[in-house]
Amino acid sequence: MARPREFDPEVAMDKAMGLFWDVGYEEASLADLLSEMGITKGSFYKAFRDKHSVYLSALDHYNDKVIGSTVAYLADQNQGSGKERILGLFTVVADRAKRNGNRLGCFLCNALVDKAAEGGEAEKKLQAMVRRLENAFYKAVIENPSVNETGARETARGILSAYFGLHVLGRAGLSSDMAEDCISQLRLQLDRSC
Amino acid sequence: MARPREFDPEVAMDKAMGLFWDVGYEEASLADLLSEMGITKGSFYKAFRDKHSVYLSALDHYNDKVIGSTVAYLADQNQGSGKERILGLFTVVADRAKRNGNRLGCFLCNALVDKAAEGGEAEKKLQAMVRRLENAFYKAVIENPSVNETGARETARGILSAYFGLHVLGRAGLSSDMAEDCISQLRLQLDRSC
DNA sequence: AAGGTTAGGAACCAATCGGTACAAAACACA
DNA sequence: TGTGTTTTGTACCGATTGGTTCCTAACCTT
Repeated sequence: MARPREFDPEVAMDKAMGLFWDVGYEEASLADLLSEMGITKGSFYKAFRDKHSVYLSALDHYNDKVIGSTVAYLADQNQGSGKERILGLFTVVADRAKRNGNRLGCFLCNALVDKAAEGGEAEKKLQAMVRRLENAFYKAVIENPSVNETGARETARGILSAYFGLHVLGRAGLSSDMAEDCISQLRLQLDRSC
Repeated sequence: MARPREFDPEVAMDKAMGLFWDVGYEEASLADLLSEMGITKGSFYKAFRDKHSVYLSALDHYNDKVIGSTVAYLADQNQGSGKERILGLFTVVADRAKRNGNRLGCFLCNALVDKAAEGGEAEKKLQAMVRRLENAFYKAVIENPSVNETGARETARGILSAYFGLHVLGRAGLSSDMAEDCISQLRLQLDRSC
């Protein structure tokens, strides 16, 4: 029995995530957020606590949507062997980076580098996401019965660092040159260890 | 025939670089810069044009000092084979990250992710630094007569992405767990391809 | 010692920052 | 059709942003 809100908080959060992803925490001013989310200040502070809490929610949002579907893809046995899925993921990342000069990179990777996280709740969220990715790689690697646990852990972490590295290069605008070679190297590495 | 300046521009620039490295461009306020550099506003604007030009100079400073010594190390044949030098560099990076929770990461990597660069002069500087690193890895790889040019280029780029990835993990505070495994994986990769 | 020249420091600037207060508007329910 | 409740938009807030002005302090040269 009151006025209904005129915007969908879910899509607003999606827009907020997009902006934080693109420009980081500090560089996303409140005015930018508002125009991106398509709402005004009043609605913003009615619906959310403050800028920082929206940032935290955006991290959760990213974890749900993007990391979630990434992990699901890595776990999907219909997509070929564990090795093939890992390489497939990297190919998708590389293609996305090459397409019309996409410079977004990976929100997780960008946020790890962004200083806005350090020490607080955001840092815990980020580390949890990294662990989640690590475990997804681990499970894909250990599907191969010829690798043991510690070898798979090592491999998963090697893949993780290559994954972030590829995203940094994408962010730098160098993916079109380098991505293919990075993937070729990853393939060699996986042929060796899984 | 005038009053001499009371600070050393070189060390002031070093301090400025340290702050930009630590917190990025936007998050380094002018007040922070001044207190870090140990000078006041008047001296700052007498000696430098503005904040952004100091950022550009800090990138050059990093290129001269840090990238320079890194490249020199990779080229120093007194430090063992090319492969050994590459692994040595990674070990140094990992040790530095583990030492008392160092979360600086790599200024180049941080700045690539930072949006402050895009489109302008900073971006060109950053890409040039990436190329410089890539070539340093390339030269270290191709020392081994059993690898050909395209293979060495591939390998160098794979190493580059692993290098940035390791720095991202260091920045995330996860180096102590993961760095060793990343290096083990890199060793496997280098055993295979150089 | 005097004059010329530059560095240093504080006062000040408009613009923007994130955030609050409050009145008008839009709905649900009676 | 009121009435109560929530959203929305705007005006406003103090604090901080990067940057300028300008006076004084300090030094070199003669």
